[in-house]
Amino acid sequence: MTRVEERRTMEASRRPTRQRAAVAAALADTDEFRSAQELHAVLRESGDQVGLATVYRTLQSMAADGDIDMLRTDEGEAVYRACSTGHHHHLVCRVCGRTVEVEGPTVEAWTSRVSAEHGFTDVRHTLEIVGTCQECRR
Amino acid sequence: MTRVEERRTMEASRRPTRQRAAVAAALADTDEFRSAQELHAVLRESGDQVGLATVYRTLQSMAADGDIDMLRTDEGEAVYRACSTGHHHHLVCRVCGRTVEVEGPTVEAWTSRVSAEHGFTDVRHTLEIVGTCQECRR
DNA sequence: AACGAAAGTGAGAATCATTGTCAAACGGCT
DNA sequence: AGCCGTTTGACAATGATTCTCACTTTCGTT
Repeated sequence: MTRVEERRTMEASRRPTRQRAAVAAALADTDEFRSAQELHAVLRESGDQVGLATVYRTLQSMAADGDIDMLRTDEGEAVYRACSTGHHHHLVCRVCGRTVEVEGPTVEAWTSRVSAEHGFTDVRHTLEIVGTCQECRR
Repeated sequence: MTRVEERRTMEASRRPTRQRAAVAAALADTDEFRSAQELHAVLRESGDQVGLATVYRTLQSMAADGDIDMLRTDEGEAVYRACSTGHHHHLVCRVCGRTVEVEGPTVEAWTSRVSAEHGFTDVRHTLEIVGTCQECRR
């Protein structure tokens, strides 16, 4: 009999299902971060009937497997995105909410180096900068 | 009579109340990040009776005024900390959760520069790095 | 092709942090 | 002391996320 290799990543080999494919497809459809609720709505509209709980479970497992990126909005809602689209950071004004996108080769490099030093691989990061913009300072 | 300077930060001059003081004190009591729920519990134990809603409101306003730092845990819970204690970042293993604290003068410098370039002041940032540690990679 | 075990799914209930409501208490000022 | 806008607190209401559990589906095996 074929011995099944035990999984070492603790969370691997998911079964291919209609729902999982639908979620993956919906996610691949955009570069933006989407919440489970949004994706569920999108799927419903596009006709792919998928339960809300399933959307949550699927997104979680995909994120756990490193197949997609996940982060939290300011309101604490979890949002997901198909992996690594051009990466950048946000500079947000705490008063008016004005947002500026900034790129950070410096940061990218630093995180890579530090991660490597500690033996971490397959690294992903999130940097959020909040301040008061010129307009709101006066 | 002393003319009160009008507030310019849109959200300033809060009234000094027993509750506000209690929250501030509880927060000053530790260098760690605490959730509203935790602080509420701490206050209750220490005898300072403060309503849960009040704890939430107070923490929010203090964060809005830049008096304390606020960020979200992985679970999306908001946590607060008395401002700028030695600042550092976390390198987290996505599999086992192992965490390494790292300091980043590089990052600190970069964020300062970029912020200044865009006219932002009183800047605060959060950097989260997630990867797979050596142990969990095999 | 059929079978059994395990993984995946869905509808709805259950959690739980956070926010809204509104009358009562309080702080600053005259 | 008295006025008034601010703050508070008990409790209801939200809303995202998780749990339950019976029903399906997938897969490796006959």
